[in-house]
Amino acid sequence: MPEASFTQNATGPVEAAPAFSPLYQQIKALLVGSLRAGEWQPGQAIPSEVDLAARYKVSQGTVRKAIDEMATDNLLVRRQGKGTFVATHAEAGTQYRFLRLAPDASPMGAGGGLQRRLLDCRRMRAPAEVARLLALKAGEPAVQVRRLLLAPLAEGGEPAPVVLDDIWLPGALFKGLTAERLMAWRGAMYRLFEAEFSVRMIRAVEKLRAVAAAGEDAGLLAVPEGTPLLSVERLSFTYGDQPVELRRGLYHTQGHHYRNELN
Amino acid sequence: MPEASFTQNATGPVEAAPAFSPLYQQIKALLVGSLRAGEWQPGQAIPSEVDLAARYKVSQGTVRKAIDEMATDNLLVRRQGKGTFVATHAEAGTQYRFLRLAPDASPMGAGGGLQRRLLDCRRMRAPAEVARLLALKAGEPAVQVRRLLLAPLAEGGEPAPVVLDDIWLPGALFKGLTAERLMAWRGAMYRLFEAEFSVRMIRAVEKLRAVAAAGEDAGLLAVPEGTPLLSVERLSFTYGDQPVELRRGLYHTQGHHYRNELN
DNA sequence: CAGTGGTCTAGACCACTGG
DNA sequence: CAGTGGTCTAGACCACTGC
Repeated sequence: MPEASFTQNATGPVEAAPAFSPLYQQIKALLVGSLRAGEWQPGQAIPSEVDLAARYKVSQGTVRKAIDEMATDNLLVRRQGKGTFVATHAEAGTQYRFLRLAPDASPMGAGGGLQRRLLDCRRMRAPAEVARLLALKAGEPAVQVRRLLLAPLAEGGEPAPVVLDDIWLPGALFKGLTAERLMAWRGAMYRLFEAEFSVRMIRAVEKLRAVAAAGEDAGLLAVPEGTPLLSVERLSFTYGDQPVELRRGLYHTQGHHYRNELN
Repeated sequence: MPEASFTQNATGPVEAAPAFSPLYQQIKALLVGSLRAGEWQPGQAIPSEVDLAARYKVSQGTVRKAIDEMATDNLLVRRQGKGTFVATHAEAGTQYRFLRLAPDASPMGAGGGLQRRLLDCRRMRAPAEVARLLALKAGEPAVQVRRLLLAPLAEGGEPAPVVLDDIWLPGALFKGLTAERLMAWRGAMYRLFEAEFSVRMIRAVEKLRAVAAAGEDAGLLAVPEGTPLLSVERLSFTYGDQPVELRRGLYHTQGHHYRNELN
């Protein structure tokens, strides 16, 4: 029998839509709250199912169902015999979870083996469009990062530019982010964000278009003006559907492609 | 206590990798087999959980877990109070599940409101590359369909071409598929496939690239040669990971975009 | 009202990890 | 070995549908 302190659903005829929510959803909300509050850090283990069941005064099966959903949401990772861990962008499998670029002739590997080259990193007031998408007030500070991803060439030549990224971040969340900090970091950018700024990317939405290379962008990607490029506009969210990154990538898709799975 | 006829896992030290598979996975495999054999048709209800539990001599909870997985795989659809139904491409929500095209300024709606215009439908021997991807033997028959998708213009003008599709199907599976049949059909193409040819698309993999409009394609899409287009190469699978459709779409992404969600 | 899926519990046992 | 997540069962009750 569930104790009090949870929403009881037999609250009588008060509202037309009682908004019934099962126990395990309430537990899930509590767990997400703990993640959001930083109670358990990325990579660390959360308490065992038995412990959580005791803490919330519910059965283990109910905790289990809550954790199951959070695992399919990629918030948690279950490891049999070891425990349940807060998901992170640090592990091999999930390191480039949001980068769908793959070499054309490849054994299906994701785009891990690319070099990075930082072009720019500066703070400024967010332009209107950026501010709108990131839910910032007009004129609030933002950080802009520009960088290249390059594919190493087999035959000793120059690395070939493949991706030109233009990234916008809320200045308030990324206080100490500088070019030096970015240059020094070995590893995926999202790993830096969660390790140094406690900002964890949970999900994202992308809009893809084909565009023609123009001006400076063409030069940076070392292609003639007019070359067709894949434009990928990504808006990333953290806990609570809060937008925390706007990224516009230009992909040179000769030799690489954007891979998507439909279910 | 589970009866015999299921794989018992305490089979003794025979193999190094005993390939342990839980009961509910075995039930799931049986259910998928029934779907594959056409025992229950798309849109129809499958037996209730209680009935299935009795049939397979397992508990309802075990059946439930098998069905849960099939529901997240989009093979089945659960409806509380009514039953569990074989998924279909007929319903409003899942009708254009694989078409990620969306109008730029829109309330997030999928690309439903497009007109179709059939360009071509003919049978021929599958070209080498098509045969390879569809797992056909060299020279086996195939059906090629070409068509346009057009967005109706607000101001009474001509509908604007948005997508040029080039579709290849195994001839053996689509025996009676003709231009007349396609012209007469009102509704999504995948609905025709499952209704008339018992071929249900389960999942697909897409490769996206930016390309330049050339020759005939540019004319059909009513764009100048060299216009950047989004090339979408899709390989679709039915039960048992059998490839059954190869589709190459050219998307004109001015006014529309390809929308993707990353988790 | 009966029949369906959905939630919750309690307990037993299995598979895996690490000390 | 103890501790973790994973499976399976049996039963009670709830929410929703349609007759």
